[in-house]
Parts: sequence; C-alpha cells; structure tokens
Amino acid sequence: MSYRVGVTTGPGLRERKKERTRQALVNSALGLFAERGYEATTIADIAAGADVSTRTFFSYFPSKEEILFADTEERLALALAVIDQRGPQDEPVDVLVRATTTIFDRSERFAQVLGRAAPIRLRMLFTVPAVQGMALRRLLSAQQRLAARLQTAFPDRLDRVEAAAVVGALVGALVNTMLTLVESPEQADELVAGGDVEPVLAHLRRAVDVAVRGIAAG
Amino acid sequence: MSYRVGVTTGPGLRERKKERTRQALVNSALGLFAERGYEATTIADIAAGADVSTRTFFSYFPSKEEILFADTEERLALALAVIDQRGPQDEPVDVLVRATTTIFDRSERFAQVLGRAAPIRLRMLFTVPAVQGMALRRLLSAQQRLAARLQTAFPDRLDRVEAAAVVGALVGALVNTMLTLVESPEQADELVAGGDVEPVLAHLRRAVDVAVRGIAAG
DNA sequence: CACCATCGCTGCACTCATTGCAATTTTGCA
DNA sequence: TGCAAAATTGCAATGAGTGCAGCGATGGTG
Repeated sequence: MSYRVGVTTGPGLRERKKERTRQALVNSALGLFAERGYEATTIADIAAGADVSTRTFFSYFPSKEEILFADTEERLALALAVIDQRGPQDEPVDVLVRATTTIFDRSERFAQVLGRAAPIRLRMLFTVPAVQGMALRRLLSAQQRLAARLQTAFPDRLDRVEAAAVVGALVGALVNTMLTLVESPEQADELVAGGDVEPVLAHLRRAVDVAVRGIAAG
Repeated sequence: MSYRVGVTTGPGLRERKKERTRQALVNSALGLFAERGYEATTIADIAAGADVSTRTFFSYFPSKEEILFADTEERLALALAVIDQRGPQDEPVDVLVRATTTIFDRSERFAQVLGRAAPIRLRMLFTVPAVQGMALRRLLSAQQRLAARLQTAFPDRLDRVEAAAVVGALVGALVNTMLTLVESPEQADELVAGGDVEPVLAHLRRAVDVAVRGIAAG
C-alpha cells in the first residue's frame, strides 16, 4: 500500500473516461430529444450516439428520465451553499428567498446562462408525464434538503417542522404560480427563446410576497 | 329520435356493466397490491382477478399507476364544493383552509372512514417512484383547480396569480411538512393502522399556521 | 320480432424500458 | 509484466403499453 504524496494526482484515467462517457450520453440524449422528441428517442439511440452499448446506459443513469436531470444536483448544491452563507443579521426568510431565487434564476428561468438541458427539460415537462413526475419528485426531495439546511442555519429560530413548512410554502407558491403563468409547451418555448421575461418575473415576485407575508395578508 | 320522458331510465345495462368491471378491476388491483406489493403484481394478474383480458385493463385505466387513484377525483370535487359554499363573511384563507383540511381529513389521513385505496396508496407512495410521481402530478393539477375555483369564489379579492400563489403556499407547506413527519412506509403503516394521530395533526396545524401568517412571521 | 350500427372485449403482434447474468475487456497498480 | 478490480457488453427475459382486426353484446328502429 503506497501513498500518493507530493503530486496532485487528479482523477485517474478511469474517472476521466467515465466522465467523458457520461457527458457523451447526456449530449446524445439532449440532441436527440431536441431533434425528435422524447418518446421518439429510444435508449438504444442515445447509447448509439454516445458509442456505448444500450446496456451501458443503465450503469450511468437508472432510467430514461434521469438523464434530463443530470445537471440539477449541482444547482441545488448552489442553493444550499447560499443558505450556509447566512449573515449574522439575516432572517430565515431572507436566506431562503435568496436561495430559492438563485435556483429559479439559474434554471427554469430562461436560456442565456443555462446549459442545454434546462430548455429541453422545460419542454418535456409539459409533454412527458414521466418527466414531470420525476421533476416533482426531485423538487420535493430538494425541498426536504433545503429545509434541513435552513434549520441547521437557524438552530434556535426553527425546528424541523417549521423549516419544512416554511420551505414548502415558498416553493409551493412559486411552483403553482409558475404553472399558472406558463401553461403550454409553446409558452415555455417562447420564454426560453428570449421572450419578454419581465412580466413573468413580476408575477413570481408577487408569489414570493404572498408566501412571505402570509396567505391572510391579501 | 325519441325522448325519454316520464320514466327515470337509469344508466343502461352497458353503463352498469362497465361500472361493475371498473370496480372489479380496482378491487382486484388493491387486493393484489396489498398482498404481494405493487411491483410483484402484473397487469395481467389484475385483469385476471377481475375476469377480463389484459387488453381490457387499458380501456379502463391508461396505466398501472392510475388505478391507485381511481377515487381521488371525487375527493377533490368535495374540496371544490367546500369552496363554492363560501359564506358572505368568509375570507379566502378561511375557505381555502377549510377546503384543504377537508381533503386531508378524508384521505391521506388515517384509515377509519377512508376507502381501501388510501392506505394502500400511501404505502406505495413511499415505495414506488412512479406512484409518487403520479401523486405529485395530480396534486399539482388539483392545486390549479383549487386556485381557479378560489379565484371564482372571490373575484374581487384575488386574481389568478394570487390565487395560485395562495393555494401553492398552503398546499406546499402541508405536503412538505407531512413528508418531514412521515418519512418511511413503516411510519405510514403505523399511522394508518390506528397509531396516535394527534401529534401529527398538531404539526400539520402549525404548518397551516406558517402558511397563513407568512413565512416571515416566525 | 328482425336488423343494423355501435360499443366493448379480446387476442395478437410489436416496441421499448429495464434487469440479471455471465463472458470479456480495460485500467490501476504491484 | 501480470493480476485483481472495475467497466463494458451481449443475451435473454419480463412486463408495460399500443395499434389493429375480428367477434359478440347492446340499444334502438321499423
């Protein structure tokens, strides 16, 4: 058993290759989804496009849906980090709103900075039930993690239940509002394609406001 | 073309037979799910248990998941009705909370009055991703309908976006809290099997409170 | 009552996602 | 160079879901 001292041995060839294959799969999938649509693309197609066997696809992603969410973990991590960096004067709300809008800013929001995945995913969200289901399951799990982290950041302001309720209220308001504003894949496409984003954002701000000030505040 | 006057001709034989088959399918499915679990039950099994062909299953339910939700429409209708019956003095919050707790009372809450479906569904919710996804999709759609109805009930208090935000906040808080409180299928089983429900309800009341008074109220 | 247009049920063939298994190939390291 | 672990692959099988065409039951109609 020898130790690797001195040299910064990055990830070995194995790791790098694996990462490349992963990327190839994601690229292949996104390309095909965008071109022919989700249903019309088989896993065999995706694998072929990445030069691996069909069977190998499943050692990278457990299902066809998952590949559309390959980038989300990292975005959640970003939001969690925002929570960790609470200032001493911050209220839980401040931090949470900041974290949440970070996600929205960098994701379901509109193309520019975004990777390729988000716009395609957004479209599939409207057209493929399985994808919508997966998105919602991930959203719920993300909420749980946000709540846990928020509670950690404010140990003497919140208990677990309060944290969950707070996160749920904010995210719930945002999501339901978003769905009300953007009802069809066409509208989604339009926004992604650089439509006028401001009115949507304005409404989302109102949604945040409702959650923050309470339903009763009307 | 003749008119059916006088006699109250109920649904014809065709309809009645169809309804019976539908019930048979639901019963068969629930029985098998409870007995062997969801994955271990094939659609062929379900169909066999209802004395119809496999193919016929799909003319009643579009997918295996759907059969677990055969009873939900009616419960949503109940909640919508509660909204319609707003009193002149009611605030939107009052009505909404009343409607929402109606749903919780009669469903994901605990066995007693409930049909057979709810407890089984609750268990599958934790163990079968596809079922969870379906549940969340339905929940979102229910939120949209609740929002629309609430807006109709308070035309000059709410616009569509506010209504969506309000409903989203309340339901979001409830759902995320619920998930925090009940984390495993075992806990769910326990509650359904008549465990002590009061502490859970107490927490849910706090969640409602958070949503009503606002995240900031801490 | 006989007749016909629907409607529902069924079997069949097919596509595709997903999984377990066993054989083979690649990579990391001694 | 040589071996053990890890990754890739092909193969076979299961099960969900769909389109299609034939067949019998049902509900009027004359």
